[in-house]
Formats: sequence, C-alpha cells, structure tokens
Amino acid sequence: MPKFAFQKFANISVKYKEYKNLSYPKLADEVLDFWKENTIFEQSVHVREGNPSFTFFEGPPSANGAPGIHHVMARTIKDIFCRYKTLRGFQVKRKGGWDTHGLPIELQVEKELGITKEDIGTKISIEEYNAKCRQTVMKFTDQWNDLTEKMGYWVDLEDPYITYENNYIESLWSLLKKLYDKNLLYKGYTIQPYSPAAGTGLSSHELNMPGTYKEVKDTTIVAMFKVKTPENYTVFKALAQEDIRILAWTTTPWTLPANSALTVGASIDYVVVKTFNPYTYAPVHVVLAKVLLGKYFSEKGKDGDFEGFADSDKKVLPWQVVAECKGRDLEGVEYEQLMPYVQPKTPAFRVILGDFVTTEDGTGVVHTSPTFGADDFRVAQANGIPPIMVQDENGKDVPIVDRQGRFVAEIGEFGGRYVKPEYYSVEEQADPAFRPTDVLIAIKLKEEGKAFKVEKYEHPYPHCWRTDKPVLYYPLDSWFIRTTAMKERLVALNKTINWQPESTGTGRFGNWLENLVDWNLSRSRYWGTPLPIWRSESGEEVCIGSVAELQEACRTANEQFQAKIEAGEIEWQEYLSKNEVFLQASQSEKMDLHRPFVDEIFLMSANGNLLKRETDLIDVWFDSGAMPYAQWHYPFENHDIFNHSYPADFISEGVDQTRGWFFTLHAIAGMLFDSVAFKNVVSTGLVLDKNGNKMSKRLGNAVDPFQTLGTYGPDATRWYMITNAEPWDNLKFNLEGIGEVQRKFFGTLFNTYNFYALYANLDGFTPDATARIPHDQLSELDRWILSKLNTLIKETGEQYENYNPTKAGRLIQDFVCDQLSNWHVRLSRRRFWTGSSGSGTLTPDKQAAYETLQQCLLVVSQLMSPIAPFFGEWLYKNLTDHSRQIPVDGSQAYPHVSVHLTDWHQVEYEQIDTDLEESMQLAQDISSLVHSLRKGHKIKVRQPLSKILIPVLNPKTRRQIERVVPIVLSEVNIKTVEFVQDDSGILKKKIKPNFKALGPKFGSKMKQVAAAISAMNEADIQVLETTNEFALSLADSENPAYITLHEVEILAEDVPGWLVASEGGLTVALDMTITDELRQEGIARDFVNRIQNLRKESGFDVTDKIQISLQDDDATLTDAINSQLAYICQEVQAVGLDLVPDMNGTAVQIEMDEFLLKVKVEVVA
RNA sequence: GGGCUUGUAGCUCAGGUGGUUAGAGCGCUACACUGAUAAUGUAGAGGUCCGUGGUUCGAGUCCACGCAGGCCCA
Repeated sequence: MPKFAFQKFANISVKYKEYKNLSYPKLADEVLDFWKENTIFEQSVHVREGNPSFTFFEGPPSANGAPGIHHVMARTIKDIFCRYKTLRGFQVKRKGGWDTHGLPIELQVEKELGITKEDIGTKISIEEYNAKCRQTVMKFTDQWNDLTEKMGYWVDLEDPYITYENNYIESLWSLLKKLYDKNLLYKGYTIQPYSPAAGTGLSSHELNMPGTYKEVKDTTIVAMFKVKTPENYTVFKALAQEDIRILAWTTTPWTLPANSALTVGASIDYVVVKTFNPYTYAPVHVVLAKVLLGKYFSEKGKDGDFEGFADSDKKVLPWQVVAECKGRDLEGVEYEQLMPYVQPKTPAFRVILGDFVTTEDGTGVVHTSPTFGADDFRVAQANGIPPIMVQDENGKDVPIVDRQGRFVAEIGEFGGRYVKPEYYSVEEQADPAFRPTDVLIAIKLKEEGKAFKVEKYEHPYPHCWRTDKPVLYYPLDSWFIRTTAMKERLVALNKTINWQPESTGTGRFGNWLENLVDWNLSRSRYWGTPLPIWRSESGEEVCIGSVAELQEACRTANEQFQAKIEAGEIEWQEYLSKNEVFLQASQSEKMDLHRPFVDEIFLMSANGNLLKRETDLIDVWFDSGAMPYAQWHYPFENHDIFNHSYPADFISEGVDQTRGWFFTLHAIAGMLFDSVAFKNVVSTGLVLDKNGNKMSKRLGNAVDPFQTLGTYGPDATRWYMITNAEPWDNLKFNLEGIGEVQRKFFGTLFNTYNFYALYANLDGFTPDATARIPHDQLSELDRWILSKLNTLIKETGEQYENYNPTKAGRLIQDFVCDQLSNWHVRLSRRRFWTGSSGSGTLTPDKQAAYETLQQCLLVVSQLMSPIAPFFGEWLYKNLTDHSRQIPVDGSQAYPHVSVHLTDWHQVEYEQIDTDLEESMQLAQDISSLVHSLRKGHKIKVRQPLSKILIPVLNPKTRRQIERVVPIVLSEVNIKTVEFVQDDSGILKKKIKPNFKALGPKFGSKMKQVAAAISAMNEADIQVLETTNEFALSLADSENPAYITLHEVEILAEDVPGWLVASEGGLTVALDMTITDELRQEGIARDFVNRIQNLRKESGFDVTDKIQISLQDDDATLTDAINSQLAYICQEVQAVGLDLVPDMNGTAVQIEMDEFLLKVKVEVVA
C-alpha cells in the first residue's frame, strides 16, 4: 500500500463502522457488489487449490419456468454445505447445469404455437419444432441467474452443463452403448394405453386430459373357471367329485381369450358355494370372496331346496356355503383354459396372489391377462405366468388383438372382429343384426355353461382425446434397462450411502430398490436425447456409442449403398444422399444429434440389410442421472477431472426426486461403474404456504422469491427456512416468521456489534493478538462466554458435519441471543463505559471485555456464514476491515478480505470449562429466583438488599456458586450471599423418590415404595443420610424395603422464617430488610437513573461532563444524595452537584417515587 | 390401494436408550428495567402430547389398529 494511503487511514479516528439503522436487503446488495468486484467466489475455490476436494453435483433445474421460493430453500441447503466444506479447507467446485429436455418443454412450445402433437410433421416440421424447444428451454435463464445471485447461491454458471448439447448427448450414447454391450439394454414391451383408432400410444398426461374418461355401459361377464383335479388341493378335497368353478368378473370380455391366470388376495376370505348354473341349471360349486356373497345370492335361496330346484320356476337359486378359506390357500390351484384358442408356450392357468385385488366389486378374483393389463403383466411376470401370444409373419410374438383393435385369425369365430363396437363404422353399428364382440363372447360362454352372470355395467373408461374412441391397454414395444439384473448390487451400494434423513434411504428408496422393475427408457417424443440404436426389420441391430462411431458406420454404409447403386439399384441413392448430409454437418458446428437429423442416417447390417434408427427418445431422467459423466463429456475428455470428482461427496434435492434423479444417478453408477454416485444426500421436504397448503400459481398462494428477498434480504430468508424446520420436514412458509428471525436474531446480533463498535471507537480499541490479556487472567464471566463459544464451535461443526443445518443454526442463534447478548453483554455493559476512555490506556478488565466480545462476534460471523453468507460477511468485514488498512509485517491477524476465505476456527478445548458453564447456569437460576422474589414483594432491582441465603447440601454446588457470587450480586443488586450448610440445623428437607433408580429394583411395588418415601420425616431422612440405608415398611409386605441414598433425591426447599423460592432443586432465601443506609443507596440509584434519562433526553454526548443543580426541598432526598455524592457524580459523569434552595423555575421537574425532583443539568465545556 | 412421512400451547418448534410437575420462542395479559431502547427482565393465562386398544409398577416416548395432512407410486 502506498505511503500516503497509510497516513490517510492512520488519521481516521473512527475505525469500526457504526450504523443507525440497517437495511438487510441493502447490506446484501453491498456485499454482493464486493463479492463481484473481488471475485470472492472464484477465490474461495482457487485458494483451496491442492487441498482435498469435496465434490458436489448440481441437480439441473429446468429454466423453462420461473424459479419459486422452494428453489431458494433447496439451493440454500446445497450452498450451506459447500460453503462449510470450503471453510474446512476443501476445494469445492460447483458446476452448474441445466435440464433442457422433456415433456414439459414440448407442452409449453405446443401451447405457445397453438398446435398439438398431431401437427408435428404436418403443420410444423420436427426441425422447426425442436428449434422452438431449444429457444424456449432457456427462456427464464436470466431470472434464474438473478435469483442465484441475489440469494447468495454460489455455483459456477459461467460454464454450466446443458443437456441438449452434442457433447452431452454423445456422453449419454457412450453410456447406453456400455449398457448395451453388457446386455443390460433390451427391447421388450409394457402395457400402455393405446388407441387403435389413432394407431398410437398415449402418455399418462394425455390420459389425464379433461373429458378423456367417460361413463360407458359395458357388457360384463362373471366367468366360471373350472378347477382341474380338485382332489389335489386341501381346500377342495372333500368336494373331489364336484364341478368346482372359480368366479372372476371382467368389464372387458374381449380379454378372456387371453386369460392365463387368476389372481386372489392372500388375506381375503373366500367361500365355496354349492349351487346351480343360472343359465344351464347344472349343479355346480363356485368360489368367490366371502363378503361378496350377497352380490350374487339372495337371502331367500340360502340353504334352499336343492332337490326341488329342477321343478321350480328357477327364479331363486338355492345355495349353501360348503367350505371356506383364505386367498393364500388357493394359490397354485390349476384350472382349465376358458377359451382355448391359443396355447401358451409354458404352463399357465393357475391361481396366483396379487396385492391389487379388492373386494369392492366383482368376485374378489381377478381375471388376469398379461397382454392387456398393467397389473396383470406385473403379477404374471412375478409368478412366471406366460402371456397368450401368437406369431406374426416374421415369427415375432404378438398379442391376440392386432394394432387395429381386431382379434387375430387364430381366435376362431371371432378372428378379424374389432374388440370394441366403437371401432366399427357408424353404419355397421346401426345394422339391427350388429352385436358387439363382448356380447358374442357372453352368449358363447352362457351356452357353454361358463358364465355365471352377464350384465351391463356403467363405469368410467378412458378414451382417446383425438378420436374419441375407447383406449385399450395394450403391449407396446419399449426399450428397457435391465435394472433388475443388478438389483442386489444396487441394494448393497445403497447401504453405503449416508441419507439424511435416514428413513428416505432405508424406506422410500430402499423399498423402491427392493421392488425394482426394469427401467422403461423409451419415450415417443421429439425433443430429447435420441436412442442410438439402428435396427433392421428382421431384428438385426447396432448400438452407437459415439459420434465417431456413427460417422464410421455411416461411411461404411455409404460404400455399400454406392456398390448397390452401381449395380443398378438406384433406390439406395436416397439413403446415400441423406448420409452425406450428416457426414458433412458432422465436420462442422452444424451437427445436431437431435431428431430429425439422426433419423436421416441409415446404416447397413453385416448381412446387407438396411438399419433404421429406432425412433424412440430416452427418458429425460437418464439425461440428469448421467450428469456425473456427461457434464465433463466423459469418457471422451476430462478423465482427470472426472476421476477426481467422482463419486460426489454431497448432493441434495427434494424428496420427490427419490425415484427420479436419486435413482437414475444410483442406477447408472451402480450398473456401469459398480460405484455409488453420491456418498451423502440430503433430501428436502416441500415448501408449503403458511396454512400448510401446497403453493400454486393457480391458488395465488405462491410466494414470489424476488419480492421476499427484496423485502427481508437473503440472510433472514435463508436463516428462517433453515432454522424453522429440519430440511426434510415440510416447511410452512410464513413471511412473518422471516420478520421474527430478522428482529430476534439479526437484530440482536446487529445491536451487539453496534454496541461493541460504539465503545471500541471511543477507546480506539483494536485487538492485538500479541498483547491479549492471558486467558487465565480473565474474569469468570469472560472465561465462561469463551467456554460457551468453544463449545459452540465444536457442536456447530458436528451438526454441519452431520448435514443438519437446522441444529447448527439453532445453536448459533441460542448462543447469540441468550448467552452472548442477554447475559455476557448485559452484565458487561458497565465494563465498557467505566475505566479509561479517550486517554489511550485501557484497564485490563476493559481490554478483556473488548477482546472477549470481539472474539465472540468474529467466531459467530464465521459459524453463521454458511447459512447467512451476506450478514456473516458484513459482520466479519466490519470487525476486521480496518486492521487490513494498516500495513503490517506480513503477520496480519485477519489477512482474509472475506469470511468465506477463512479457515474454520479450531476448538480450543482448554478453554472449555464445563464446571464453569454449570456455575453460570446456577448464577442465572439464582438470579432468576431473586428477581422472582423481588417481583413478588414489589421491591425494585434498584433498591439494594443486604443478603440472600442459599442452602447447599453438597460441597460441589457450594463451590460452583462461589465462583460466580460477584456476578449474582451485581445482577440482582444484593450485598452478600450466605450459604446455609446441612449442619446449620435450620434447613427443612424434602425427600423425593428417584424412580429411575428404584424402578428396576422394586418393579410392581413401586407405588408403595414411592408413597413410603414421601411419608418419611426429618428424622427418617437423617437416618438415611448417616447410615446410607433406610428400611421402609410396606403395607402389604412383612419384609421391609431397603433403600439407599442414591435412590432418592434430598432437597432443601425451605428456610423457616425466610422468604423462599425454589426451582429444580435450587433454593434461595431473601432478606427483605431495608435499612436506612440501603434506602439511601436505593434513592441514589434512582436519582442516577433520572439524571441519565435527562442526559439522554437533552441529547448530550456519552462523553459529556455535566454540572447538576438540584432544588433542596426534601431532607430524605438530600441526605441520601449527600451520602452517595461521589457515587452519583461518577455514574453520571458530573463534575459537581449543587443543592440550591430555589431553582426559580429554571429546573425540570421529574417524578421519582415519592419525590418530585426539581433539577437542572448543564454540559461543562 | 401400496410405500414413506408428519401430528406436542393460539402459531412455529424442542422433547438420547420409557421415570411420575411435558418445555422454548413468538403472540396475549400484568408489572418492572432503561448509557443495546422498534431491545430486555419477571410473573400469569394457555396442553384430552391426533384417537382407541395393548405391553409395563410407570407411556408424549414402545407395540397394534385407526384418523387427518403431505410426498411418491399404482
């Protein structure tokens, strides 16, 4: 620093900034400017170069919507631990990222353009559509960047990863290729909503559109499935000769030819009922859920006339329950195929258990057809039940209903029929002879004696929003990642992850892994990462793992195309030309790995067949789950960086990401790298409105983060969110709560700093590390707060290490408000305004007061800085800035310009004195009791009293109190403390049973023992105390119960003849006598108080000296003042006090209890 | 319907391994204090610890079954 600057600063007398009032948002703005100008974030990473790294992965947000208040919450959590670890010396790089693909973006674009998916390829080309998506996706980037900055979230947004970039996609391809090579990527099918009329699958979002579900009347059938060899099953043994049929209800009779199992609920009660077939009248036994009996049988027919049924009008079916069992007893029962058109390849047709079975309607038995129901598919797969499939012309397995919604030829008389009447034309449906397929099936089953009940049933059924025709649940091709193959490993790896809260890891996530199904990767959309698989019609396929590979395959194909063209097959020219377009683009910036460009690349199989790209895109969750690799364009680049930053030490997102990002990160890492992707994870709860409702723009209860930050500033907002509820609990967000935090915590801390600054400036105090008052010479009060401070550093550190910012924040808050401000500073105020001032030399006690408070504030500024980065910075800079303005010999006490560049304070264990902390707790408790006594007898604190009496039964308590006696005395304005020992004989003791000690010993006799102990008198207690044993006689026992001292608690709760208060084993007695002398002191203190008020009202400076004139018209008052003159003058900094017979109206009149002061104060020049 | 989670004062939250009188802050009422003053102290009012059963000498705490809110999944 140039010399003139030094001189300039040296002449400045004010060193600490003092503030009249504080605007928290403005404070944050100023700190933000400071950070920007001095690149503090960059430095905080840079200064840790070479240190161990702490890796954080940013879960990419999508910038196609405005950020909300919950993002402030989520990002605060992330920020806290990154800042904390930086303080701990780790290098914490935080690469930002953006999630750019997916359905929400497509929908937004469609809304903006006023188009539907239908129009893509007709009204708008895929190319134009995707270009629009690309624009839209970063629409709110500015707002996001603004929020990031304003809330103080430090993340590198200069060089974020963006999921739509070619490099990113190329990394994804390489991961997919690896999966493919490990045989973990395969083509299969899932049951999805499918519209035969439109020829397309529907997303769940399309199914949720208004008007999709309509009430329809369907023909429903309770079909009868004949049990094979009933004698083989315990349940049916007694009925071995009977025709036993299991009843199952369906609202989609057309699926019955595809039935391959029946599903029952394990703990549902079933009955076997003897009765008749209602259509053929043949005797039969049927099986159904017990609670549904009433649905099919009337009370009239119960135990009815079976013999006479043939001759009756057959309106009432006689019935009788002949057996009963649980669903699990039926498991494995085999039955005859109901409609035997197509045979499965492996054994089917048996009863299995499923958790989705209910007894709300139907029969409690679910007809299960794996090709036409999602539950059916899942439960059948789990039980090894095959689907009913036929082979198409290519030998490929296909369902018995084709993609137009017609039965295949194999289904006998129904072959070629549409399964739903709505698929026929209006004219066809109008024909009087027209019968829906469901009805034909019902008639057939009735005739064959396989239907128990056929009726129309009205229920909601989904319809295609495009064609208005019913949807089928239908098996559709999909690409899957075979996560089930790696399940055990994924479960094992999860057990090494530290989940916060733990239950999310073991419960929600753990269960999810236990019940893992293969990850369906396919999405039939446009804006997303294309699946890099090219396939021929006969099923040959190639998976591409990089751009180079694709170029190579493309060139090879072109050579083959060329050869064919030269051989005269000019139809190949088109493919060759399109490939040329790609090859050219791939040499330049123009290359785009999205659709439609990748769709226009054509490859050749080894056998010379054309390979076209599978049109699927991949699940966007794969995009984000692959970010550990793709953000670095790994494995194509950055091996070093990747190796150093994998896996992540820490990630955090909302708990709703459990099956989203958390899972996809874990799955990819586990399957491809045999590693976890993250070691520690904090899953956060939701931010609700103050009434506990979900925030939504529609309801108008969403909180605008910018407005909140603008009003309260980021620190109070962050502090409130963190300390109010643990991150994983839902937060009821209430703006008033932020205000409270601001007043209570930040206000107190600000006041404490201002108080320090005020006096430190008056005294020109600057901490000097080389000339501190040695710790062992500090007062009890100072050593106490320093002990508390070190305990705080230790415990706060533990909570941060433990990923619990809530507890850390609450600890800091309690320290600042309760210990530092309301005890240490309050009791120390006097130390700051007495002693020397201005002369340049401080008394050791005053110096100690400054040093202690400065130390506390400085440490607090650091401990709080992860949660409140701006205020922490502000406080740190206010405390240290001026020390950096004075050039020193390179050993500056506070070399860092920012608290975020400092090293975490080491705990000074030798300063932790738990005995002293206990002592001070006693002092606080005693003071509280004395205040309470004073209050009860209306004796104000300004009135000194002579004595308190404290009964102490053990030497430890006495010693602990003795350490802090002066503090107690000054706090409560008492002259002396006297201890009353056990041997004084005046104590009245009380005895209480110690349940914890007695419980295990006496068990059921506890009540009697407790009663007997409470009944012990003084003499009994003395016996116990002297012999350490006492025999209690119990009411219902001959033998006495022996107790020892540690099994009871003995308290001195009364001092006969004194005013006594006690709480928690501590008792204080107060001498209320007010002698004349005490009275005079009290008056003097009152007088001082009034003068001080007057000084303040008159606007005098704290350092002004004054001259007092008082009208001499009351002897009591005058005597009191004369006797305490020196004290008064010192307190109010008076150079003199004149008693004047008559002030002649120049005086101010002030009330003081029974006196009326007529007084005048003047500043002495 | 399933999994997870929450339920304690008007509000926001604490309450290791069960121990008899369940706490704090805010808010409310009253009083006090006053060189931190939009602060502070003391006292008071305010609780079926979501409900019902159970285990136990003893349950806010452990178990079972419910109820209500939330998230995820069907």
